[in-house]
Amino acid sequence: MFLSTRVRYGVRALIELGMNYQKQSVLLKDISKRQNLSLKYLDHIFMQLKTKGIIKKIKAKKGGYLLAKPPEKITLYEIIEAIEGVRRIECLDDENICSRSSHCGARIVWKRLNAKVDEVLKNITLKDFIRESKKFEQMDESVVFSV
Amino acid sequence: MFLSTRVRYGVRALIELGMNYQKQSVLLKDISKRQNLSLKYLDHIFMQLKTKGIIKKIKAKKGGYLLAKPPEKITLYEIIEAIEGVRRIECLDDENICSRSSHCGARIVWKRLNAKVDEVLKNITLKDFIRESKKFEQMDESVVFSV
DNA sequence: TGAAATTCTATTTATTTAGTAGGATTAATT
DNA sequence: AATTAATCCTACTAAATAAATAGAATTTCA
Repeated sequence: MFLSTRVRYGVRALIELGMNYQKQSVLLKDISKRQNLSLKYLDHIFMQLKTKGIIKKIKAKKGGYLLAKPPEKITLYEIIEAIEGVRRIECLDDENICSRSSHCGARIVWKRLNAKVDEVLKNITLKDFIRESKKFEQMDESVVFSV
Repeated sequence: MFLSTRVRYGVRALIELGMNYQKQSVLLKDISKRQNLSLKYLDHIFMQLKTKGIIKKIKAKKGGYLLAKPPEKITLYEIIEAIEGVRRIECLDDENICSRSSHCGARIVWKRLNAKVDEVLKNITLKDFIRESKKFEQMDESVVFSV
């Protein structure tokens, strides 16, 4: 499994929104600083996430972004779909693309593979990312207090 | 899940070898004709498969290739590894690549995702491809006889 | 020894991904 | 109402990867 940097940056940014879910909106500028990512690049990514209804914007001074729905309802599948599109083996979506489709054993297996991977991606949500991130936050705190 | 054309061509060619397993070696030229794939491109792909011990060659007139082991022992994971290399998110293999690694919640989830996808790929073998391909062969035969 | 196969290295072309630039638009704040 | 700090949008460039081609070297059966 390989994920584009776009998806990985997107997830890292979404984690920040998720950490503030139902608290306040987050500025792209701040995410860009904290995560050390190009503001312009994040800008692109967020445009796509917004179009797909994963985040909402507040466009004005002191604006920013927030999640459009609870973290547990945002799947990794959805995030990937929004950012890189579901890039499938062509013949799966359109069997006319290859003349062998109607009698291709490989295609059957590709379909099965695809379904399994999709399932894995749909079973991971932003909540999982947030849960793991919070563990590290807690560890950092405990270090501070134990010194 | 997206697979490069290299992997897909490779699998299609391996199916042909698998169909002839323990019968005779298959010429790249013939595969190239039957599957309508560039001989030179297949050449590249087969070189990699050979290096990784998936196929064996007979280099001479009337030579060709054959599987180095039974189809059920050749996993899709292995084929992908041979042809495109395991292209993982960089920080999984080398945590020094990113300063956030030691306290990155996302990385934990990437690891989990990776393990799951690898498992799926390791549970699909060349035998699965051959089984599905043979079904179509049988269908074709039954059509011939029923006409 | 000739012919038919694989082997190997280099090169080219196309596609995708990553990243940058700059101005337009929006609306809260002053 | 003007200012300002944010998102929005389009276009472009550069780098990396994937796809494909070319041509000659090597091997060994017949």
